[in-house]
Amino acid sequence: MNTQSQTIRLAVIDDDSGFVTVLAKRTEAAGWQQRQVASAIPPEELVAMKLNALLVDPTVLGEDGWAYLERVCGMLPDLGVIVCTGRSTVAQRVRGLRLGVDDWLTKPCHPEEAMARIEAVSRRRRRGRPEAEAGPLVYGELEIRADRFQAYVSGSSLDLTRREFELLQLLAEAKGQVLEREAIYQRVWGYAMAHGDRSVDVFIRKLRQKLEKRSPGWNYIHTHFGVGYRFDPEASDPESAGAFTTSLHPRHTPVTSSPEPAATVR
Amino acid sequence: MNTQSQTIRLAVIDDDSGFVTVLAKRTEAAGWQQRQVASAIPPEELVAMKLNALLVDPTVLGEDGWAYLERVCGMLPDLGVIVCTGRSTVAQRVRGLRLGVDDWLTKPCHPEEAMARIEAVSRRRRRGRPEAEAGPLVYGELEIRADRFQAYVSGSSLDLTRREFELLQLLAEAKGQVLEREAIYQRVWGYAMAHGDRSVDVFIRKLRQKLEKRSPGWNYIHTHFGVGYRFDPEASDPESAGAFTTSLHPRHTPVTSSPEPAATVR
DNA sequence: TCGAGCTGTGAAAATCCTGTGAAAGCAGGA
DNA sequence: TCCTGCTTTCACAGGATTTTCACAGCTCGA
Repeated sequence: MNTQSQTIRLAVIDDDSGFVTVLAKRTEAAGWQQRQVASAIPPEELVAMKLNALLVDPTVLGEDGWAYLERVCGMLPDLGVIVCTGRSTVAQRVRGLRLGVDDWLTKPCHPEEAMARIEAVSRRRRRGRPEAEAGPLVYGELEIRADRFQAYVSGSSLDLTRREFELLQLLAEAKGQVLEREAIYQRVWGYAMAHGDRSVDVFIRKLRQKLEKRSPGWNYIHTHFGVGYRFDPEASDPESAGAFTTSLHPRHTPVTSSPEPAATVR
Repeated sequence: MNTQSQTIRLAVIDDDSGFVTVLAKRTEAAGWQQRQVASAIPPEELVAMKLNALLVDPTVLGEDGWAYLERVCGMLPDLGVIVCTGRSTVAQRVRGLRLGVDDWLTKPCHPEEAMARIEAVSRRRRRGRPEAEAGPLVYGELEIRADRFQAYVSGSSLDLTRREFELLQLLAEAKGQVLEREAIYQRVWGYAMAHGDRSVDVFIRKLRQKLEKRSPGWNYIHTHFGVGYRFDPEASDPESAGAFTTSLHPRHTPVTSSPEPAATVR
């Protein structure tokens, strides 16, 4: 639902280093991914970047600026293209917009406004094509399909409910990171966790049960005592792994400070 | 690039009669349908107009301008909203754009540029809509004919009403994907679904009834509890019991036309 | 080793969601 | 104007899901 706050992948084609730097600072603060690219980068490379938006000053494009813009807009209909340049005539702006450019702003231009316009354009683009979701994510034997709100192991569904799925998806997207309960609750339930609420634990159990049932021999969700949970697929094969992935830790050297601070990983 | 030239339905909320008149002349020449509306028109009426774009000068909205814009943008996510007004601060523009406004231009403004920007904003929805669809779409025993706004099973019509047809078509085009109610409503009804609205469910039932009547032995629409619906034709015959379509549900009484309450697939 | 504090678990209770039938509201045609 | 077919709204029942609870098992620092 939240059309905003999504992280935006932006490429900038501009040689106005002052503007670019200021903008980069702000976009970074906002959690966007910004990349500065040279002038004549072929559209194919833009495709590979999986961008949401492209900010371009056509003066650095030289003679073939119009042709380049047209090619980019034609090849990447899902890309938001924003021109940001100095003085221009109405005719130029109209030509650009008719070519496929989504917005045209004039320098000097406040970086905050540039960002707001980039957001607006990306928002619109996204709405136009709600499908085209990313492909299924695969972790170990597990396959998470966002387009079906479901996870599968070798083709068979885990029968996750909506909450279970969202929790799993959240954990998996943060693969390797420990997520605190409060953070998990906040993002899956959408509001702050009440003190003493055990919902997260309960759903973790349900997930583990369903994962174990369909994918035994793998550990996906690890508990970090006093902290939260971490998703990381591990084959927990008794024979192949031998000693140290088994649940009962043989020893954890309580004498010296163990390298792992307070993380009894299960 | 001729995605344009499509006629655009535009509403204008502005009392600058000079600008409005000039714009009207040009849009008419371009074959658009333009309508001048009074200030405080409720969003519901905008819905009924089936607009592509709305051009508004917030100074005629008075105090509640921001709230009005927010409401309109929230209710009609597919509507292109362009603000066109006199002097404004960066902060105002940013606020508007973040609220959901798609473009913000400053008067005095050349009508040609205004039109180009309106086109740019409306461009989104008409991509990949080659009305002359390739041929009828066939799913299982079902045949969907976009050219007739109707679906058939072995030649006989399902007698779908317009809404029923649009719903079925939407689901079928997204075959395999789960669509959330809000998304369905948004795309079939054209505006945001009110909280608690059950229209989608009711129409799903009607579709299921008509599908069952003409094509018994097939399940087309699957419910995803807490999420929405998914279209996927499945022969629901006892023998064809595929491995992964029917999860672990024992498939109660496959005898005859057991009024099977629409298999709740998660 | 002990105990306070956390986490895992099973099940009951509370809540939410969907299917459904029917009535009410609407729009267009006779 | 009335009729007719379509759409929206309503209320209820039966399930499915989520939340809550009490207790058992673990972890970690003292």
